[in-house]
Amino acid sequence: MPKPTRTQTTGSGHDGTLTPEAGELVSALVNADALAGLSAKGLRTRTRLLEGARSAFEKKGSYVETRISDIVKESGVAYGSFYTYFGSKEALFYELAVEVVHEMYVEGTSRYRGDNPIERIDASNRQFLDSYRRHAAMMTIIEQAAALYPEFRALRRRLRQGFVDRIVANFERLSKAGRMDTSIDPAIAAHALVSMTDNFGYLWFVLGESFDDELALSTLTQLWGNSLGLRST
Amino acid sequence: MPKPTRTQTTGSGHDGTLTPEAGELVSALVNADALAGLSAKGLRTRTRLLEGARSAFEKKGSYVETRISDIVKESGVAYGSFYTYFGSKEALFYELAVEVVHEMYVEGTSRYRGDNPIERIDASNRQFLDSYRRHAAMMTIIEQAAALYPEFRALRRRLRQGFVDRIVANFERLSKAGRMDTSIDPAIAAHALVSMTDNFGYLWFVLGESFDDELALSTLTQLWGNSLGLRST
Amino acid sequence: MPKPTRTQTTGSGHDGTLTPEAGELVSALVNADALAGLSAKGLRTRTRLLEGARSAFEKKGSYVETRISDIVKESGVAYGSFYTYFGSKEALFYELAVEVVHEMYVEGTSRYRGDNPIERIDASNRQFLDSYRRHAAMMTIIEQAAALYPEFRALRRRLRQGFVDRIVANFERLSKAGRMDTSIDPAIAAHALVSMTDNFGYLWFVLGESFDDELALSTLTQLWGNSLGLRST
Amino acid sequence: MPKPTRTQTTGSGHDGTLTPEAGELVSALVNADALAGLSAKGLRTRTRLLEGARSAFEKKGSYVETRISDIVKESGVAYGSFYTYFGSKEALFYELAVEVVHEMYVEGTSRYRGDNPIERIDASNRQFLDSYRRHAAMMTIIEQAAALYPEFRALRRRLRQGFVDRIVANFERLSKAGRMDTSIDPAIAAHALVSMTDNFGYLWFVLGESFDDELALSTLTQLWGNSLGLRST
DNA sequence: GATGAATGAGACTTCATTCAT
DNA sequence: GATGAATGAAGTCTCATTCAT
Repeated sequence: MPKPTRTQTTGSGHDGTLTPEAGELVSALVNADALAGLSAKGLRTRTRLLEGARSAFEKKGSYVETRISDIVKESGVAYGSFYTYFGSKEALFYELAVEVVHEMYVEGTSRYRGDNPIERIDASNRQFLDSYRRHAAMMTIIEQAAALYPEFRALRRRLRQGFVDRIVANFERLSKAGRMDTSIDPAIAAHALVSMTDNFGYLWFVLGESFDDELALSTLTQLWGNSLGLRST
Repeated sequence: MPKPTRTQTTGSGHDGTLTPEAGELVSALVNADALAGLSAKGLRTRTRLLEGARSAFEKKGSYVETRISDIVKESGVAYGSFYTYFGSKEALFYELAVEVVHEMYVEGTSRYRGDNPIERIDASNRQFLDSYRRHAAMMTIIEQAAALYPEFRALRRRLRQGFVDRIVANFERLSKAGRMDTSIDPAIAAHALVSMTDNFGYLWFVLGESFDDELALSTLTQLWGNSLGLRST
Repeated sequence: MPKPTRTQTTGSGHDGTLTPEAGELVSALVNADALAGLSAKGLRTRTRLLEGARSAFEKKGSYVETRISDIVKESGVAYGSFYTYFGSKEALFYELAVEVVHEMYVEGTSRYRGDNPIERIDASNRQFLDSYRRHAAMMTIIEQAAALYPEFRALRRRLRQGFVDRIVANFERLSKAGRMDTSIDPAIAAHALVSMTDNFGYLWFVLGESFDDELALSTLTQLWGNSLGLRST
Repeated sequence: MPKPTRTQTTGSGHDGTLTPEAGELVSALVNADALAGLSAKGLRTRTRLLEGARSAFEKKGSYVETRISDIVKESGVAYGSFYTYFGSKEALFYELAVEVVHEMYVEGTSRYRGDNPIERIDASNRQFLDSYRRHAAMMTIIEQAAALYPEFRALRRRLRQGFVDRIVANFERLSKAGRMDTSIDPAIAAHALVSMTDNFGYLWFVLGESFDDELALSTLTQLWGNSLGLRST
């Protein structure tokens, strides 16, 4: 019965262009209210709890098996202090998950600024999977929480949607320009290809299937490119 | 700390052809030992427990929140009888999960017998996603268990591997015959495309994203076909 | 937040005469349902818990300060067994309180069968206060619970009402017969005099004010008799 | 384990006459020491805490469920400041209870100055019950505290004793003058009749039994008068 | 083999009290 | 003297597992 007690405001102010302020959507999910009216000391303790929690979750490798006692031990604060800042493990984790996925979102957004769509995809995938690798421990936990609780499932969908929207916009632009297979539905293709990359990351870094780095990345780029019938020119 | 107490023998005796006896791989995972020496009455109770568990899991919609008490209530057997047949919730669920994934494996295996690879893929995807839809409730639970426990993660990987192996074999054959893009690594492509279809099913039927049936299916087929550069001839 | 989880059926089948089956009203409050479908073993454990609780409450002398751990220790059962039979401390205590007040009700009902109203009152008061003295420890706890929680307040009122109703009926009969001061309102007088006797018992046996037995009893009888202007003939 | 940390001196300096300085007894219970050496600012904070506590107790309607956090919130002072002025919730409440009962004591003392004992009783009862009605919320809490803790039980007895003593003195005077039934023990009668009035107030204003104002009051006066065999002349 | 009561470890949460600023 | 964050002891309740019948 997870009840993240802190409310979140749904962010929707994103422009759909190819170069959005990357964090826009996600940052809207971070709860500024929770931090308002907190003394410097309070803020420090709160931060220690978040950091301690992250470390505790990663050590245990399991959302359900990480106890609040593990978190406070790792944070070096008293048991009671946990409840000064968070109503429950879920509430804290929600914030942590938003933070991590926010980082991945930002890091997984291509910094490529050229006109070659294949290079853009290649850059994005590399960044995204590199980020996945670095956040593998937390992603394991996030997948757990998402599998377990509707609230986290919703969060995950909302964050995924941010990615997908940008990609759809891109596909539509390419389609209109005749630079990709116009018979392909941009929305479904975007969802499917995000599924592919996302789940490949899960397979690779969470389930532990081993791949040759370079081969895996270049193959993914090929698959994206081919599947869309991309034309550089 | 889940400890499936029944041992499993790793199944790998599969022939790599395109038309294996579908259940072969999976059936090797089913613990025949557990059933040996069971009276007819005992077997019946055991079966009732498995069926009751399935129904209990689906009702609760959550692996962790389904209690053993829910399972025995749903099964109509005594609390204590549970431990006569299963060492723990994990042990029972393991068996159930194998059973369900086995069904999906069988159902997701193309019955197409022609020579057109695109039609083969189309048929497989349709069958797989149709099966996913029907098993959505259990798949939700299986994803939970997989997210939570290494044992189930391993199971999931092993089952997935069965799919992938067949697909790799197929890709290699097509590649040798020059009927697909030879520059694509068959193993990675197989993994990636299975990730795509699998995760798309999760998105669609577990996360609840809505798609137009026909459009989704045909787009997936297109993406597979394009990405591999399939040539019908 | 007391939530007696066992439901009680309100008893109302009492005939208002002067010689009712004394326990009728109260016994209707005892929850027969809770005992239905209990094995002999279960019933024994349940009884041990009730007895252990009674003893624990009396030892601690305080409702709030008696912990569930005290109760199970005193009962000689495991902690978890408490929750097999009672949803909370409140639920158990509710039953216990009904039981005790039932005993007091039965014991406080005059067995006097003559026609002299003063002797009847005298007999009732003696029995009631004697019963109060013997149940002083539990009455202390019951007063606590009544002071603390609306549920117990309601219970106390309902039980008190049983007394009052019988007395009112008696007063009305005496009034019609011209054997008491007809200018006195029977209902208010009954309430007031029950208040007097009840609270005198509290003062005497709970607060610990000391009185000479015989003098106290005879004075109370005098006060009742005088106040109502009773005439023996 | 309530431990009112402030010491109290037992007040008993009352003269036994019929017109004592009403507050004398009670005022002796107020801890003057606690106020000594308090700055004007400190005194103000202390007062705010007492007022806030009163309001918090009345809002919650329960002694145990009113937290110190509720009190300081209601008072508008900092959490820590509570302990600058009071050693515990019990200590503060003790003072508050003394104050309230003092008010009721003063208000419940007849201002009647004539010679008619029935009119005197009538006036007293009216004033007392009127006062009870107005203080019902706090009386609920005081009864709770009294039921729970020996310290408050003792306080309650001491305050009650003040009433009773005056009434006993009065009864003795009337008895000597042959204006009431001389066979009645004045002390026990005083206790019993105070019990009646006190508990009737509890029944009426705390338990919520409803009575017609005028009928209730006049009946009580009748019961007092009759029971004592009062003669106006 | 079936039954369901008994067990108790362990998780969560509250809140009076302390203490550094 | 005021502030409010920090503390941790103590209590409640759950539920997987055991065991006597």
